Amino acid sequence: MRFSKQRELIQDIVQRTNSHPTANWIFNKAKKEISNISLGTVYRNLSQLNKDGVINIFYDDNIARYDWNTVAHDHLKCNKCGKIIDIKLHNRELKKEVLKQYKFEAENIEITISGICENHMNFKEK
Amino acid sequence: MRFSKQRELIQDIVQRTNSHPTANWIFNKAKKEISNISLGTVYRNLSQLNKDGVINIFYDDNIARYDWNTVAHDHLKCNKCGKIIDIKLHNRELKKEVLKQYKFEAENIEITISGICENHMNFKEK
DNA sequence: ATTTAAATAGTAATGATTACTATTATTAAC
DNA sequence: GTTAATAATAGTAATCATTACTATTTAAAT
Ligand SMILES: [Mn+2]
Ligand SMILES: [Mn+2]
Ligand SMILES: [Zn+2]
Ligand SMILES: [Zn+2]
Repeated sequence: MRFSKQRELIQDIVQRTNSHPTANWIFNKAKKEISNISLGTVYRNLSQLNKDGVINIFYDDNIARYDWNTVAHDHLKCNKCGKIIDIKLHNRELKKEVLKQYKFEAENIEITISGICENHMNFKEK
Repeated sequence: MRFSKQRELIQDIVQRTNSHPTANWIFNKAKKEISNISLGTVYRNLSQLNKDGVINIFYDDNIARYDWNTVAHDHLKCNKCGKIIDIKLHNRELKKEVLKQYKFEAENIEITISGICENHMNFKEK
């Protein structure tokens, strides 16, 4: 894989945010640096970076989101503001459990918890 | 909401399978009974049945799947044959944990574990 | 500097889902 | 049973995210 300034920029943009951005968000950011960058280029490089293990992809409802954090982790999704927060749950036991109970060889565990984040709590609850 | 034979059929189709079908799969099944049923009708009724709590929707990668099982549960997804299996994990503690650790009021927990189902294991592993 | 092919920009195509609209069918009132 | 009101439908068009295509550009090896 040879160098391209487009791919470098796209990787930078993903790695500089915690917002779990969509392809379109990344595209708009990228246009500020390379005004004629193509959306196809963004998608192609995001897939490529994912294949190379540089970034992660997951799906929020029916749209793809990109994550610089390649270490296994889980997500909290706020139903009010849409924010997606990284969390680490202790699910070391889960793989063993599903192997034992369901004879299923787990490779990837994806946990998304939706609800209401602390920004929307009133004083009483705080 | 008034009666329609289309909605009744759609609900029946979802409730008679464990396959977590897509809208298109349901549409094709429905056409065998009502040959001129419209795909829009299928989508509209699936949304409606979901709003009324009769069925559940979740997203497998970027496409919607419908589930007769409205009780909270989790899924195993086989990367070889695509089968999606219902499981029940004991995550009663999770809501408390995220409230305590992250001040996040959990409403819905979605766990999908991908890997290899028992159909693909060889004799040694069995 | 020349050559080779990977990567790109721009655009077209696809697939899932939603929106629109004239027509049909359910249901309640008479 | 007939009528009236309007929810639901079929058929079609539009939208949105993503992928495919292709002529041109560009990285980088010789
Ligand atoms: Mn994350
Ligand atoms: Mn299920
Ligand atoms: Zn929030
Ligand atoms: Zn399988």
